[in-house]
Amino acid sequence: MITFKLNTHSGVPFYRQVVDQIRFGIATGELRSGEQLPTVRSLAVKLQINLNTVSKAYKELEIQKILFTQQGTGTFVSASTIKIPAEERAGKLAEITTEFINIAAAYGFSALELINQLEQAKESPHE
Amino acid sequence: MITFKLNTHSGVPFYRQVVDQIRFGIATGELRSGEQLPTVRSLAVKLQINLNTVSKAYKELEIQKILFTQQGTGTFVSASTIKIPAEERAGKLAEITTEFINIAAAYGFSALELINQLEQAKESPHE
DNA sequence: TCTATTGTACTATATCTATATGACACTATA
DNA sequence: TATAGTGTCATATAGATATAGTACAATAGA
Repeated sequence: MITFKLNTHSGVPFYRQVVDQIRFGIATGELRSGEQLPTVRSLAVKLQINLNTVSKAYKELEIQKILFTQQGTGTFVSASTIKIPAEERAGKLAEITTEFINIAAAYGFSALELINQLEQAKESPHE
Repeated sequence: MITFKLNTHSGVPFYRQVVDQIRFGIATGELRSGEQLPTVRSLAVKLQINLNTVSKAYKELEIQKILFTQQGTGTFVSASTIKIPAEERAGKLAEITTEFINIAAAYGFSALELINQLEQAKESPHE
């Protein structure tokens, strides 16, 4: 199971962030075929968003055959494999990194400081 | 002067992309204090968006003291940098870095990938 | 069967984003 | 002074996004 996380300042719609994270999760193997996703209600509570927003994300992925649902039971990862294009993956990485740099720059942090902090976090990953 | 470019598929509002690119440009030194930005009309034409959308981006940055305008003349990069109390600085760095790691993890990016991306952005800060 | 849990559907409302227009104020320059 | 170029402001319109609330349908399990 993946850990969902919303960026509330990026301007990217919540439902789209959920869609992307599920797609990336499947692509990286964190989400496996047949695995059940959080219920729309539980994920909505966890992310502090509306039930309908989660439902919209799940529905979009269901249309794409990436997820399937059994009403009354839950939503699951489909058997079909999905592949994230390398460009899309690189673009997403660049996008969130740029966001990070911008926020950091507003506080006067240099890229070098960010890298050092990341190195540190990498070695002792106890958030 | 930086080269503006909009991603029309990312879901990120146009005005926010403009804001980010200006802030990023200042952070990397591509935009210097006192430098004039494109006029709202010329940038609107170039990006094929509305004049008001550019104006909204500029106004937001002006509120943040990152830009200043002289009506009738143009919009310029301000000299002021945002200052954070020293005692909060280290904590803030850890905070935004953790947030960055968490969001990146939701997309399946490793710390190493983030560091590499940052190194890249540091060396070639153009786009 | 009964109950809880699941996803689904619908209406209503609010906010944000973006566009299209038009008008106005300020500045630099010919 | 006259004009062009600058930013600003206001109105109207449209669509996307998100929430709130309610109700319903299907499923699993006691």
